[in-house]
Amino acid sequence: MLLAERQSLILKELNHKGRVYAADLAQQLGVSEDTVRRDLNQLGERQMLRRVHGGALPMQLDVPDYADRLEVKHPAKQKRANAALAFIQPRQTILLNSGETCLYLAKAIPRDMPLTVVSACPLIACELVHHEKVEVILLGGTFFKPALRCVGTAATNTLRKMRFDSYFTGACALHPERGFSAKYLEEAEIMRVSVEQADQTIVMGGVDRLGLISNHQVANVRELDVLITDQDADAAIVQALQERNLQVVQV
Amino acid sequence: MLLAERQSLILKELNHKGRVYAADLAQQLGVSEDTVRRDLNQLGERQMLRRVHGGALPMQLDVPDYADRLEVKHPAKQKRANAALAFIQPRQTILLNSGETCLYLAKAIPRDMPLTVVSACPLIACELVHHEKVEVILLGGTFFKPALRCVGTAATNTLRKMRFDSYFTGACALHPERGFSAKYLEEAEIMRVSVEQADQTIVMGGVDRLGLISNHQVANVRELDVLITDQDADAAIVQALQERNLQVVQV
DNA sequence: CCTGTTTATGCATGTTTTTGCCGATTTTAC
DNA sequence: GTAAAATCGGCAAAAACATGCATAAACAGG
Repeated sequence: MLLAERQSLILKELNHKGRVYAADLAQQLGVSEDTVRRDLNQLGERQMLRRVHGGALPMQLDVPDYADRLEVKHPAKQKRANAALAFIQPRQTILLNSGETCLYLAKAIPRDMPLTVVSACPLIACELVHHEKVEVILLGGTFFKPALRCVGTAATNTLRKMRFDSYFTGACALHPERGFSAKYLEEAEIMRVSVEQADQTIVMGGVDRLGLISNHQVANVRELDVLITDQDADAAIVQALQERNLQVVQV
Repeated sequence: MLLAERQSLILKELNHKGRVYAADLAQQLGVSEDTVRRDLNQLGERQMLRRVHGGALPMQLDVPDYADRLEVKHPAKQKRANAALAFIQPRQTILLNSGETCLYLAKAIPRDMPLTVVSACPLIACELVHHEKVEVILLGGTFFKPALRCVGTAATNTLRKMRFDSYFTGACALHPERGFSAKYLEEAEIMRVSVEQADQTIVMGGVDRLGLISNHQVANVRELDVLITDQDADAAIVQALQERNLQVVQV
């Protein structure tokens, strides 16, 4: 094994695991610990990694774990996100809306699942940094802070040029007759296009969002495909939605 | 588990929960309480947290100045970022590269300064969420994880349609004769356009980046305007850069 | 092809760092 | 005031480390 090749492997391992131990590397690479240490020191000098006692850590600044602090707060959202995972197949191209539930979904994606994820939410991009197999495409534009996402013609125009296997979104408001609606005009605009460009739309929303109507219409129920909601959702509403051809999953 | 890694986790936990107990941490991290105490004491000495009997609290609790709250993992980068602030005037439109120093700069922007910030780095967008007066425009495209930024034609095309008062960037490598260069091709591409579209380019880089040459040329020294570096930068290199019309600020 | 030089590697040496434990001391809570 | 918890200091074992040295391979240049 060549020196450069070995150092390359070390960096790869580091990138993959987020940390490497000198002793482990020595065994894995079939060289002495001294050699590994020399490699690590060299890579450290070249700013390719952060050398620490016992091994090395990545150079790159650690991405703050925005979703972690929410974890305990909303187990229900977590549950719905996990259920949504079932609608993702390897190698698909999916579109993720912004919002807490979508953030949970991004976080829940298995680290070894090859996937293309498109989103207008920078938080989701940050969350997917450590998913090696996930290619992330970020929709740019004006950063609309109330929804933590990009909006505007730049984003919608890019969207119109793409097709998605699935569009995942949280539910601002979902009403059997008045359909799916959102709070902000800017957001509704881009969500409308999102629904159009995706083969199927999967809405994740708690019982508190069902039967609601918000400011701006996004789509009617027949344009949606799946709703993931709680066990204790109002049976009448669920039935009304099912009659409009919406598959309802209760977790 | 590496020491640095463990301390990092402690800080993260502290950040999320707002307080940590030595006993809990010991159990959580699978080390003895003595080790945790040593970690806490070290982090305390490094001003990363406030050590108290039984555990630790975040630094900012009795530091009213909100700006002091950032983790100062790299005081030198922080210093350079603060110096760069002097080159920003209210109501300007500035372009921020990705990288840790730029992240510090974004954080250091006064909360009441009206500004338009453009960046291809989602982290920077996230950091600016709470800057009410700052309008953020995110450049979309393929998310290039090694540099934590978006790259590709989408981003460069958007860039070409804009003008900026200033472009701020960290220094991968700056050499008097060979100019400013970057590690990745994708990154160099977009940085080149960035320099072109901005009235002035301000480079922030430690002494360890001066005199280096990296893989992909971005600009020659005469295309740059300001370098912010350390006091102990190599005098010969500094002079060579100044002779090429680069204003050098040493902090 | 031969020879001197550089480079990469492993080993032996002694040193430093990290860590857990123990007993003594301080702080906290009741 | 007392008991429990937390802390401090020192100590020792294990791990990680730096250093010098020897060997072998790769290289350069006649």
